Parts: sequence; structure tokens; C-alpha cells
Amino acid sequence: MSVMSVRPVRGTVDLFPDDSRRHRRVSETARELAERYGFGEINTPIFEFTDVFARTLGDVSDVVTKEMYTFEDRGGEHLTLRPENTAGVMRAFIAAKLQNALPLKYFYSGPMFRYERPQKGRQRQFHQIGVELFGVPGPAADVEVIALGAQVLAALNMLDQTVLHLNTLGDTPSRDAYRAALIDYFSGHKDQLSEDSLGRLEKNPLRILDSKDKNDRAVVEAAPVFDDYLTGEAADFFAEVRQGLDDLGVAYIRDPRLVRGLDYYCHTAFEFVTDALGAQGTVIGGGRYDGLAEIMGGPATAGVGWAGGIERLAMLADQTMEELEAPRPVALAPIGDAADRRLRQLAYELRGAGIVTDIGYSGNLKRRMARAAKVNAHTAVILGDDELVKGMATLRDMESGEQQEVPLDGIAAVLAARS
RNA sequence: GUGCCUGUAGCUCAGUUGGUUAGAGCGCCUGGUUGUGGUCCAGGAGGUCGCCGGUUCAAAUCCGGUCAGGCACCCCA
Repeated sequence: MSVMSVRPVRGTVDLFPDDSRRHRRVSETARELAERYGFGEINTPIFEFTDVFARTLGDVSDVVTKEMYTFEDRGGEHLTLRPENTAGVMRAFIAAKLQNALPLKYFYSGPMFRYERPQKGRQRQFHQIGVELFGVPGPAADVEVIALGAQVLAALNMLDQTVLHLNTLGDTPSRDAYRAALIDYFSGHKDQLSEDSLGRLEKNPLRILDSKDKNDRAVVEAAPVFDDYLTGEAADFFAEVRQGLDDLGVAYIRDPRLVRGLDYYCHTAFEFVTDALGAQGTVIGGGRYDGLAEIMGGPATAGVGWAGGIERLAMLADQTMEELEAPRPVALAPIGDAADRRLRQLAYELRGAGIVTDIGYSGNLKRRMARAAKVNAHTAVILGDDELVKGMATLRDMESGEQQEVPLDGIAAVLAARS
């Protein structure tokens, strides 16, 4: 009989308590900040009808064409594990007919799934935090959303490890005009473009601007500039976003090569990027997507938001913040069955009182004390026959080694003061 | 999906031009302490050298395949 494989599936990992604590630090920090900004938490399903993503992400995007975990369930439904959460949140908003409740602000945190070749900071099941702000067409929303991202990074002590890249994708007339100009320009330089970029010329010419190929870059140097094709409205919008960020003192660099693949994106596009994580340097990315709601069959609704990769943020946090320690418990160390029973009662009482308490399951005093040290207890309570007859317990300070006897009755109050 | 690098104990790694029973540190276990941890001392357990196949008298070491991780690309958080 063969042994089952116990390894996790490629691109997935098990998060043991230390790892989970690191993830939680990121997501709770973000959740707290988001709530301060008025974003309420939303949890949409981890799988959706495939259409939710196929329609919104378009059939040309890599995410849809080769990276989705798509399957048919037993009822024949075509379902997909969510590769991102903006579509899910928008779907939920449309389904609940909340258009009269606008503006709406949502925060989420949870697993996403993409069939990609794994690298550090890039897994097949990964986790994102994100925010979506629906129903505000003006630039104040963009500024607020970006500011929240900056403050999340600041709270994680990593804002100065990142650079905010900012660009505008303009409105539809701007983008159509620019796209036409780009196609025209690049078509005249086909012989100098990489194979990748020739493909992009068909699907998504804006992406050529972002190419890392050396020859492409030379061609891009002389390519038309978006600013020349922005409508007055689009230029004004972008100027207001920049003014808003300046007012808050949120630093950014203009990055004309920062683009988005999908048509429903418009105006603001931004990414917080670090150079500390290699090629997976984008730690938060987002933008405005006013066209999304209609694509999904909902009422035209403005939207702007961002998503951040928890794994990447956690890796950066490890570099910028001190180690996270599990809470230090009081360790109870009984000697003998009578003391064990008494201390299990005490453990119940302490835990009920909110005190982190550890009590082992076997072993002599030496083992009990070793365990107390291992779980990083600040105090040990030693109880044996000697103490029991006196109604006392021995309290040991695990740092100094000092011990004192205290009455068993009322020991909870003493320990509460030490915890 | 493409190219390249890596894979030895729980962890981090060593292992001479292929050559006997594959090592170290940390961690773990036991004892030194019948009621005292973390320090110290002594001892111990733990490895089909990722997996499968090939070359060879002989493979951790060379070759092929495969799986996994990593770097870059693609794409993206």
C-alpha cells in the first residue's frame, strides 16, 4: 500500500502559529486603519461563477486565460476560485441592489488563487487585503484610498521602504486616442519590438510601455506621451489627485509606464513598490475602475480601490518590525494528583479571567519547569503537597528566579497584576 | 508557459579528483538535581543524501528523467 503524499500542493504553504501571527499582524493593522477610514469588512465567497471573472478580466488577460482555478461542480455549474476580489465585491454590491446606499466603502482580507509559477512572494494560494470605494466619481475618493494605503504601510513601519508610483489612464476618449497613437507608432517599429511586445501590440499596446526588454525600451523612449492625449477633464482629474496627495504630504513619483491591462480601469493607477523583495516588489496596487459595474450588468457606478499582498507585506514587515512573540502565559506546575486537580481548577479560573495560562499534561517538576521556560512564561505557579496543606502556592518569577509563597485563595488577583 | 540555479538529520550547512560504518552547530531526548526551567557538564536518538532510472567493481558525488524550492522573464498583490 502506497503512502499518501503529505506535501502541500505546489504553490501552497501551511501557516503554523508563528506564520499566522505575521499574517494577522498585516491584516489586522489594515483592518483597523480601514475601519478608521469608514471601510466596513466584507466577506464574499471564495468561489464564484466563472463568468464573474471571465467577463470582468476579459478573455485576453493572462489571469483568465491561463491562471484561473476553474472547475465544474457536481451540479454542472462552472465555478472559479477567485483570483482577486474586486469582481466579487462588485458582484455582491450589484446583487444586493445597494446603488441607493452609495457611497459604500468595503475592506476585505482573504485567500486568492492563481495558477502561476511559484516564486518567493508569489504563491498559487496567496492572501490579499484590499479596499473598494464605490459611488464617488471625484478625485477625493482616489486620494482617500491612496492615503489609506500609505497609512497602512506607515502603521506597518514600512512606508519609507516603498515608493508610491502614480499614473493616470485618463478617461475613455483619452485612452482610445492614446491607444490609437501607440498602435500607429509601434506598428512602424515592429522589426525592433520583442516577441512579447508584438503580442501586446494586438492585445494591449499600453503594456509595451512597461516592457523590460532592452530593445523595447529604446523604442518606448520615443513613443507618444499620454499627457498629450489627455482630455481636459482627464488632465484636471489627475491634477486634483496630485494636489490632494500633496496636501496630505503623501509622496509619490509619476510613473508614465504604470498601466493596467483591463478596459474598465480609468484615471488613477498606483502601486506601492519596494526594492527589497526582488521582482515581486509591488506590495499594494490599485486604481479606479468606473467601467466595471456596467460590464457586470449593474448600474453605472464609480469605483476605486486597491489590493495588497499579505505574504509580501509580511515579508517586508519582518524586515522592518520587531519579532512577534506569542503572549506570555502564567505556567502552572503541579506536583502530584491532588495539586494537579487544584491547578486545573485554577487554570479554568484564570483563563476565564482573561489571563493566558499554560498547564502541561504530565511530568515531574523538572519537566513542568522546562515547559514553563519553553512557553516563555513570565511566572510559574508551583503547587505540591507542602503548599497544599498550608493553603499556599509558590510563585516563581521566571526572569529573576525569585520565589514567594502566596495564599491559594486570591492568587488569581496576584497573577492578574503580573500578567 | 520560457531560461537558469539549487535539493544531505527537525533547522542552518560541511562532505576533498566517485572509494569503507555520511559529519558539525542549533534543536530534541536522558542523566548530573526523590520538588525547580532558562546557563553549565556528560551521554544519546535522529539521515532510503528529494524521488525514479542509468553509467561504474564502487555514486551524496557523474548522466537522464521527475518532483519541489529559488532567480529572471511573462503576468501580477
